[in-house]
Amino acid sequence: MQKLLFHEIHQKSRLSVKEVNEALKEFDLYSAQWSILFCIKQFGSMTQKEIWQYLNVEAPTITRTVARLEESGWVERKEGADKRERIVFLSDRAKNTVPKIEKRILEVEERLLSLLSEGEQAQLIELLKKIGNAAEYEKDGSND
Amino acid sequence: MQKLLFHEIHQKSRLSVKEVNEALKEFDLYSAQWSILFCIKQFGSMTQKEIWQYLNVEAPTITRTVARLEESGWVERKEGADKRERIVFLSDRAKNTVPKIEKRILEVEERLLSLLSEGEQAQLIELLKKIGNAAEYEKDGSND
DNA sequence: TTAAATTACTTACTTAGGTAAGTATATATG
DNA sequence: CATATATACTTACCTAAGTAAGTAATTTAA
Repeated sequence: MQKLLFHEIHQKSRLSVKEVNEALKEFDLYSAQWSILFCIKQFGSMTQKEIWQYLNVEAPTITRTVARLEESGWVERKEGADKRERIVFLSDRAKNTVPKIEKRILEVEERLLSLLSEGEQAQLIELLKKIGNAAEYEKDGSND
Repeated sequence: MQKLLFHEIHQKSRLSVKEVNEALKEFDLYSAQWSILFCIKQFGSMTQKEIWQYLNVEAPTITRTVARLEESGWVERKEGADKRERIVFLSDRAKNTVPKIEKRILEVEERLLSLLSEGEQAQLIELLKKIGNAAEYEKDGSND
């Protein structure tokens, strides 16, 4: 029998992205763009590498999305001391608007999680974190 | 504070798709294609609507992926009694190969879940199922 | 029975993510 | 110092999934 677990994870992943996108419409943003803005808001300016490492996606994904955020005036980029690096930081407009967006997103998330207690949410995260970890050491022997 | 839960769900969703794609390489298939093959294998022939309802995606997604499966000879389509419908069923080749693929995918899934007991897996599914349900009735008053 | 509404599917376009390969800078090594 | 390797990012191309709008068949209703 096939595992229904991955089906369920996939479904909820799509559902949450859909709901977040809906909430972001009024700001002319998409979920992946927001995840980068949120990231930079937390850490201040970041290189693209720092962003994709934190979000755990591939570099080209960040190239694309940051480029779009730059075009639409949410972020700016400057050359790093290492000229290969591009340092990304929030525009003034973004600095003003991000807190509002954050509040809006939190509402969506709380609505989606309204059937789960704080304890259940914590438990859910812990269980999710266990997925895939054993696979790593079986594959290449490293366990960082 | 942002909810880390959705971040975690998103990560594991991507991870599982990635691992499944890796395992499907030898069959020249992708995860979304496999989910349709698996679906038809369980239910016999199905209309496209039945497929997208079961997988809970939009109709165009199924149009595209079934078309690709047809091109590569995994499924065939025939007109339904209702001429608008297109009934999808496995090719002979698919009928022979699907059990092998299923076994392969199950291995991947069990590897990913090797840190979770059966009980924890069941618990995880139950917790995931609670996500988004309350949102539904708040949005349109229905609760099916 | 004919016109309107609904349904099943398709087409076109968008975001999101992945891999593979390329470019330019930085670092390591002979 | 010159060359080789590694790193940061980009480009090109692929699958996945969503929305909006279109087509053709079926139902509903006047």
